[in-house]
Amino acid sequence: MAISVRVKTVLFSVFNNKLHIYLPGQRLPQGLVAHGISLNKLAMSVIESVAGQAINESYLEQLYTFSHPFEQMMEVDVVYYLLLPAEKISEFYQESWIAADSVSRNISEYGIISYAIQRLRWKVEYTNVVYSLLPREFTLSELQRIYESILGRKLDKRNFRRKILSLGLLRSSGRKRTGLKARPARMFRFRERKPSMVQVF
Amino acid sequence: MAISVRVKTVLFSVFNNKLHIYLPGQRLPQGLVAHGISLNKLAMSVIESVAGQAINESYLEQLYTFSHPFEQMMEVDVVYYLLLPAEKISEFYQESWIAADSVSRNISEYGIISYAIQRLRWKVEYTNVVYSLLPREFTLSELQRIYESILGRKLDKRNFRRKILSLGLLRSSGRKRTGLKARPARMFRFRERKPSMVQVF
DNA sequence: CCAAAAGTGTTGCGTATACACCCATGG
DNA sequence: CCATGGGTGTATACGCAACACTTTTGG
Repeated sequence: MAISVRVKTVLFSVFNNKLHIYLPGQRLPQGLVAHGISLNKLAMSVIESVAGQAINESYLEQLYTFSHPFEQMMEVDVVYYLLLPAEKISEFYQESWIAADSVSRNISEYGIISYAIQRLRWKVEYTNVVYSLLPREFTLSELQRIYESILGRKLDKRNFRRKILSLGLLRSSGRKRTGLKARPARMFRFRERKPSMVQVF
Repeated sequence: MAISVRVKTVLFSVFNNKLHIYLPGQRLPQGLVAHGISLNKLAMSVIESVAGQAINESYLEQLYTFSHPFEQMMEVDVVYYLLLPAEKISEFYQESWIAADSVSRNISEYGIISYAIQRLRWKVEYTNVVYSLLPREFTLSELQRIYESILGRKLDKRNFRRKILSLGLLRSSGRKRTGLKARPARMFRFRERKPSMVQVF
């Protein structure tokens, strides 16, 4: 009885004001399940091998398990998604990061990808996991742009700031972002870089 | 390379004003994955074989996939949960239905069960899937008791009714529930017995 | 001085919550 | 006539959405 179990990973990052997905050769990175290593660990190791570096504090979530029941070969795919801050992806082949809104509808994993995007949207609306798309310090506008990129809609600046600050997830770092041809922005950090439930929107 | 893939099912039902789980022999019903049958189909067939009847219109959801990475044998469990109306469970061994709040903390699948309960709570708060815990026709009080049993808290009768009716999910059947030593209650049906997103609470 | 982005309050509206009494029936 | 559960309205608090101008910096 031949059953092959794979782990597939959907890697998300936000840069250039767009949500991107890592799709080298139009495929999701994957790995074959073997003995002695859990699904979660395998997912992390698939990701670290394509990233070429250790990944910490990035939010990893199991998305869904799909099956392809053929006559002589049962295939099971356990799919994960992971959020990476843009700073970490310098090492990746840049051309393999595809904007989420321009992933070809023809690739076989398109269904998985759409579902992953949907789940990501939900997740950022009721948890703090966006922290794992951002560097340690960031401005409120940068944070707002991350939300806008994921949710696919504009947010009101004043309402956004009031809401985010009222949640008490952030603390001011004291520093300012200077060097731009504009008024310097105050910088913030997440108090905790651990997942927790929060109603953001 | 020996990998065994199982499907496990958490069966939920609400009766006697309590959420119950089907645990014959303190175990979740399960089945072994083989060729030619998808995970979802296998989950349904496990359920139908313990139920001894065909199950329609019951809400089935994939919960999570767990792995047990031993040295010489990799085990993968794909867990589902299903909602059954109390009327359907007459055929089951009644004593195997355990109240959710009195499942022993010592059984090996306790973690899975707690997680399933948590996911069920979430689900009923933002979808209409409770329909699959109820018979075709029911009174508003019966519906309210279902919610109270799952959420584990009392709800205000007037607010509950206003909210539920405002969602437009129900239509009055015209009939009344008589025979009780009390004022007859109007009976309702769900307009659609299909899952859809609705913010209930 | 001009362009660019940061920063800041108020108002209206709709939804959630809290709360208590009368009604219809069966026994 | 009494016990049981069905059925109903209002007032308040709160959160969300809409909306425009001033400030600080770099060039």
